Amino acid sequence: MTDIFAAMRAEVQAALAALLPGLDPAIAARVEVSPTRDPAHGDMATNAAMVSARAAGRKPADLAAALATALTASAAIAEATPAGPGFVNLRLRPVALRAVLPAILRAGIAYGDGAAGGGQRVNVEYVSANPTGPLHIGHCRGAVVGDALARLLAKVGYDVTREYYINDAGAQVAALAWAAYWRYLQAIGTPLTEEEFAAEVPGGLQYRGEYLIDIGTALARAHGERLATATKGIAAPERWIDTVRDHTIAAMMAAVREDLAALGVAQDVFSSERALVVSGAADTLIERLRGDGLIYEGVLEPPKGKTPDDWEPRPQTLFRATQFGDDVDRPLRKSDGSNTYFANDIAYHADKIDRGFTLLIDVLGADHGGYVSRLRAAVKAVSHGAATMEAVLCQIVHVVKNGQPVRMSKRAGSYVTLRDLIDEVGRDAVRFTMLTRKADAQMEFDLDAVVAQTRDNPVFYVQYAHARCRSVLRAGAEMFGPAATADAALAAVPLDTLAAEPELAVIRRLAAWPRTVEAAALAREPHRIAFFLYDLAADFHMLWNRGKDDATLRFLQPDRHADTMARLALIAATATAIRSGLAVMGVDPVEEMR
RNA sequence: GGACCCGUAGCUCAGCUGGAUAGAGCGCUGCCCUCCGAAGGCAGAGGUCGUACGUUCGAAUCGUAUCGGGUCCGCCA
Repeated sequence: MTDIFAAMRAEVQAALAALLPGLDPAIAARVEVSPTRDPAHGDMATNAAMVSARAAGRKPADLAAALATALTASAAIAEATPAGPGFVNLRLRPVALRAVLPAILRAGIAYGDGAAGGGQRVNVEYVSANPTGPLHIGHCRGAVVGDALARLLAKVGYDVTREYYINDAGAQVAALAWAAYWRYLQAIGTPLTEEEFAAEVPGGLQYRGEYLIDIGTALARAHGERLATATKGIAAPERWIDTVRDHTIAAMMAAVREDLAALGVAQDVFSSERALVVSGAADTLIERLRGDGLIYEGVLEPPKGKTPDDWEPRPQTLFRATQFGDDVDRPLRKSDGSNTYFANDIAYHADKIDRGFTLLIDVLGADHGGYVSRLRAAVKAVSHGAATMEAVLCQIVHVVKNGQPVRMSKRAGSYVTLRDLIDEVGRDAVRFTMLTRKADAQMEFDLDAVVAQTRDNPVFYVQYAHARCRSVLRAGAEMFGPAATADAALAAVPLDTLAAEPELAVIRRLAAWPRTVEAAALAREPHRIAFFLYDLAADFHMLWNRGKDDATLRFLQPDRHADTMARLALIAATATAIRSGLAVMGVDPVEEMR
């Protein structure tokens, strides 16, 4: 048991059960053992007396007193005192508290792993950008949040699959094919001007970015002039559109994967919307829902207070989303007879359910917030309640440089691609910074601040703590030899000299890591990991700084071997916990600051 | 008109799913380096947690209402 909070909770529950034999298990389950806010209150506190007082018909304070007396008998507890409205504060025997250090050193980076996920199969879908252009900074947040969430869920025992849904079936992909075709015609030397070409494109020429030039060149190399007319003009679309579209999507997805790889993100599965349509899976699913009586032809009311100009009532194929908690029934067919995005997305989520996932987590942009309720309804309907769908919404990121906002326009220059961002500040800084805000809170990404070497930059502050740990361990290895300072050796070292308050503060923080991981995973909030690491780093730097005022608190004391080894164990455990946390964030720890 | 998200210190944000005197960084004020651990450190001021009711032993946290900001609202994805 490496989670001493869980261990103490079990002891409290046992003591409570002995005190109140008939206690409802549901109440016992509400017992918590949590860190105290104030060290003066001890190491931990439990609410056991307060949650069970009513059912027991006793006053919380009396029950707390009785519980405190009972807990005093525990081998791990030095002192148990009733406090406040019915808390029982626990001060652990230093031996019990320090025991987390060897536990960490033995567990290594696996420290904090848990079983709360119970092996449940969960699919985390994230990024899922249109393959119509390079990934930009908006996609970046979803990529980092999704990836970190997947790692976090895996750490607490979920069976996680990471997935990317390629939106390659809609009108935008047709527009992309036309745009690539334009670059192809240019590559073979068409006499057409861009305006002349654009005039012939249904819906106009939409994607004018330079990133399609290479694709046009590649098409020309592979197909010569066969995709154009004899005069290098626009051929009938059926002669080229499949070829151009497929080539372009493949090329864009290759670029997307490269960008993701540069960010350290690698999904396990890439699913194609187009494949669902082509295979007929989408239509089959719609018919299945129709068989369940969940589809009908009907007319929707226009949204109140905001009627579109071109609104006219029209019968549509509708899914009975309102039966599953949505506000309005949702259309599945466009007026041209093709499926709406939602229709295909139902089929896609049904496919995930068929593949055995019982928890579907979609990491979406906040502009998709209005889409969540219909999707959740669809998942409920398709799985007959066996699967649940959750959404993690990522709010917009504003990029700031030199105090000035960087505009997000697809037109020249000011478009911030994911690659630009990584090149500018580095992969680890991007990832860490993206996790320093709750996903559903807006974020300002200050390009200058994330590379600043100051305390208010958590990336630096946490890495600096790890580098300092490693530096001390290197010096320790010089002094005592590498064998003596290896984790396995330090795990066996006597620790009773670790008694100074700043040392205990670090130990208490380290002890809280498993419960922090579990809570973050259950709340689907990977940003909590970043905040934990910042707090741990702060505790560690404080300990380091004590050495400046009081030389006896410096880590390496050549003439006091036992003290030094104990401190090295503390430092090695700290470094391990930092690495454990950074691993969840997908950030590489550094050995030294440069 | 409706749905979802957000309102916490001057600023940027945490707050462990209902717990004790609401925290951190920046900024501000005052101290602390001849050198050996100052890319800093210590201390302090600063908040009726948007507002009002309610739920209960107890609310920043849950509910209702309301104000303010954001996102979205049939054939975009």
